[in-house]
Amino acid sequence: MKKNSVTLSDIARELHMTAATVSRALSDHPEISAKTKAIVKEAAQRLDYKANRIASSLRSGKTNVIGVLIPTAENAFFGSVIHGITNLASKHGYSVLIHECDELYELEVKGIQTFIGARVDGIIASLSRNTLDYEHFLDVKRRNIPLVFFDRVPDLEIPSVVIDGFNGSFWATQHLIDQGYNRIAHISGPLYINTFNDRFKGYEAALKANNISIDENLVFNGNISIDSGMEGTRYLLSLPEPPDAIFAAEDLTALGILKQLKLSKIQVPEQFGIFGFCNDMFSEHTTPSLSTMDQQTVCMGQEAFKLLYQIIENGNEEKTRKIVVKPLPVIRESSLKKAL
Amino acid sequence: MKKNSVTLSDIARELHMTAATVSRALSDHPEISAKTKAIVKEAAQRLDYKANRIASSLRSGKTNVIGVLIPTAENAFFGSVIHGITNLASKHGYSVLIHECDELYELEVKGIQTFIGARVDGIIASLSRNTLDYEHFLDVKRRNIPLVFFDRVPDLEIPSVVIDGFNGSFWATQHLIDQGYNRIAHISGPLYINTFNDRFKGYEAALKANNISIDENLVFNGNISIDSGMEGTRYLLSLPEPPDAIFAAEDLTALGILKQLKLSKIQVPEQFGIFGFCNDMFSEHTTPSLSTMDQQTVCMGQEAFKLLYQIIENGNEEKTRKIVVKPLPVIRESSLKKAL
DNA sequence: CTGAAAGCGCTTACAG
DNA sequence: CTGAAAGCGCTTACAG
Repeated sequence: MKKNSVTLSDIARELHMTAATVSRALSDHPEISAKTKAIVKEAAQRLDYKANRIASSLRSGKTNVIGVLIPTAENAFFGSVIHGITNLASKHGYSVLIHECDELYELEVKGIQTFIGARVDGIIASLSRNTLDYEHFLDVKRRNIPLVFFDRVPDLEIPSVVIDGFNGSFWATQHLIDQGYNRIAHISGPLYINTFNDRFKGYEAALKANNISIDENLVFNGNISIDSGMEGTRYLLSLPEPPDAIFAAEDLTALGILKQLKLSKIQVPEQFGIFGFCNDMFSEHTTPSLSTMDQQTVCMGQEAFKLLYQIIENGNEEKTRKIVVKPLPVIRESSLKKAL
Repeated sequence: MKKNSVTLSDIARELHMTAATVSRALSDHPEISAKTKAIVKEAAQRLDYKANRIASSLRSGKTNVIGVLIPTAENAFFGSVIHGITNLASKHGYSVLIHECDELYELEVKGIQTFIGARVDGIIASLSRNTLDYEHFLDVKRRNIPLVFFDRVPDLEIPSVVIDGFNGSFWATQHLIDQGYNRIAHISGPLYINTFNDRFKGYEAALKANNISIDENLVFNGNISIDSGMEGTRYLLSLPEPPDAIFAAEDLTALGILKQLKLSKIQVPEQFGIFGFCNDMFSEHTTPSLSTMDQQTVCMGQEAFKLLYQIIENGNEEKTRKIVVKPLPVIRESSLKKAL
């Protein structure tokens, strides 16, 4: 195999000095003379030298790489979070190794092992849909690798960044009440996932705060899809006392609700209100457009990186820190029975 | 700094053998006895050993990491391509280092330098919007780092994976003609980007093939946005002889067209046809839904990885290979004047 | 079948 | 201000 990279020693040989000096000059070591630095830098440039970070990582014990574990990249949400992470990471001199789990527990474990093998300086992760065993993450902690969760977080003492689903859902439900809707239903996501559970709780709390008794029949357990929105709506409309508004756990569900209501010839928002959660790409463009809570995805990514960065730099002081990002109400047509 | 990883020598010491033997046993070297392998593997497991890939990369000259350079992650298209890439990469034992350029030339150059420093085994890249200088990519070639472009590719002799924009656009335009639309306009993207230029050419070719003379006034130069779709539509409607259908270079533009036509009280598809390109998330959910060409994004990612993999394994034989992925027509409501 | 030794390309404590 | 030397944790050609 032909050697195709210039090394420190190549430069040193060329300049009749040692690799140590070249290394110091290139990293602006204070004890190296300005003249030497200039000579070395000129030569490095001329020879097209690019430091081998593999070698420096091995020596220094620091890779300047973080691992980001996501359930799937085929989803604007995670793309947007990655955007938030990589941007900041890059500014702070970190590269991002990405691992997608396809929502599979097995691939999640594999990803963590890859990250450990790569000796990443830290990991940012969001749980796959069916992850119930956290042994792989405990392994990460045992190795003292800084770890931060975002969005879908386990019930462990590990720093994390989450959206305030409870208050966001409380707000959305209150908004539907304020708009004059009388019976407000909820189509949930899988309730064993913290994010969806929080939203369900926020919905319930808002009803309670308004002295509305909670009717279990008005809660349909969905699975984050247009279909479950449609199915849930059909179920809710079939009740003896059907609702006149639905707070959906996320926007695909909300879209399904809208589709079913159109099929059932029910006017939105005049006869029926819809409020979603996520602010997906399409929500703005449906007819009528969907009211929803924006998840501040880029912000979540940035906060996750900031938190990880602090832990990497300052050690373990932030062990149980939880950052809660406030969602932003985006009121569009689907919930506006009255004017604002 | 506390040492917190078990190494080969740790295992060797424990078992009274050498690191070389342990290394061979763990990698199933044929000359190692089954018994030794068993002992070593048991110890590795017990001590929770995870090979330091940084060290093995340095020694072997192979990192098993590929770099993926994308203009932005805040875009379902690139998320989906990443999905295609990472999935296959992971199956073949490669990790993915990702670098987002925010559509900025400077960050693109920085990303390439990072990849070179990280000694990635190969690079998959798509050009940022304003990249006109390719020196950083030529540098990659000079270092013999395998390189594959996808979607937005430069005019260089470098393997690439692209969508067949020409034939896709030809098909779409022909479809509008077949549906009985008489004057078909085009709102383009930036024409110096190959993908948008191809689509413009396909549109023209379809008109020619149908003996329709080309009217330059019917081509509006847009910039990939809802706004430019709306603006272009206003312009086209203001013509003495306005069109009755528009082929849009991509779906945001198509959405803008739809919005403007609604404002102008023009019925889609009865009075006016729209055909887009990309099959964005929202296109299915507008009213009426948008006909468009699906870009087969996951497929593109997979093909890009396959091509890169071949080059990594087999050397440079594929230097100028170009893979053309066929887009898939998705006919929805916005172009259906007649039935199908 | 296993060991001893060298080396990948850096960084850095120790000298001078 | 610069050099000589050791070592990060692996892999592998060479011996035996």
